[in-house]
Amino acid sequence: MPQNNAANNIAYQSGHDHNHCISSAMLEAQSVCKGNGQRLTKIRELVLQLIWQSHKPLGAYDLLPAIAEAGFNSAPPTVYRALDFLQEQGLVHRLASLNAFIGCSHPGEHHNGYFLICKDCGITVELASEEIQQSISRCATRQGFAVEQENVEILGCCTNCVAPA
Amino acid sequence: MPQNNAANNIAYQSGHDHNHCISSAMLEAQSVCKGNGQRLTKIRELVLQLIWQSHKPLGAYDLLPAIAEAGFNSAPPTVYRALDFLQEQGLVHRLASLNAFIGCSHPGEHHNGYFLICKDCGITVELASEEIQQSISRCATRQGFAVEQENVEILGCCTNCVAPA
DNA sequence: AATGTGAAGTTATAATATAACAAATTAATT
DNA sequence: AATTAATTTGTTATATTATAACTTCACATT
Repeated sequence: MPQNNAANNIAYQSGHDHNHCISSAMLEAQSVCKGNGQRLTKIRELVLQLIWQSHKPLGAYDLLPAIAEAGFNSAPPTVYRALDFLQEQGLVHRLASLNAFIGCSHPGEHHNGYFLICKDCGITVELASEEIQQSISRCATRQGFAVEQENVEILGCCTNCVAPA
Repeated sequence: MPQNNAANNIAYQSGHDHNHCISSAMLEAQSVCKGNGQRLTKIRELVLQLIWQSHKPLGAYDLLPAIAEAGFNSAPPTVYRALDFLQEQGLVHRLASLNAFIGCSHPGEHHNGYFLICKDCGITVELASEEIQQSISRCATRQGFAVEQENVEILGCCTNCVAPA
């Protein structure tokens, strides 16, 4: 019986082992922070865990109740600070079209995240497509434009919601 | 002396004739609305004109003072209603990463807008790249994902700001 | 003119995000 | 260990963006 992991088993596939996603994300976070000489404090760790509850993007304010329950201050700056930190470390992405946040599926790697957001179930998958990257790069270069940050959020219907089992 | 027009002379080129942009955008708007059986009222027309002041995305609240000066009610719903209408008609795009709005460069055509946003001067160019469209489409299809709406906002540095004259 | 529909006016408030400063914790230095 | 410096968190207040809900108005058709 093959072991599931994030690389070979994306969010909306049936055998998806989400516990593995969470634990590997938390481990990676430790290592990324250590590598960057940054501290993954309790609050930051908690916020990352909350974000990784699912593959559905969550709003900052959605996290506040759980932060309060864990005994921390739950005013907005608490969560925004943690989210800002996690974004700087490349552990979390913000989806501008949703005002929401999602765990990064391949932190550490230098990459652009392209997102497929299912409008029905909310599950969002991050791609790291060379093909998209290159087509954007070519179009930009043609205009003399130097790309610094790519924001690609594709809304639609995931395979499960297109053709429910 | 060749005549400038929106098609052959994009926003950050030196000979850019912006008056032409504005007048052609307003004419197109009339025709699009007529075609859709919709009314381009005074406020809607004004908001579209304000949006077309420049090729820099503007926030909804940036428009309110001018709306007030023109003698209209300038509470937020006024501008949001007009912007919603203009988006529905395909005359204006919202840039989620900026919470801002920009005139559509090729209304009428059925297209996806991909945006190059200069972080220095703010000038934003809309592309309708087949190449980007196809690479997104291929990646999505590979995941069984049915694309409905594409949100591609590329932040960087335009040709003028990369190498100022 | 009466009626119905869509648009605009108006008030209030929701949702998202940040500023600014104080207190506490951690790390580095003595 | 005590002192200092730096970072993190707590706290209050407020900015920014956007929408809900209801009223009034304009105008299009009957």
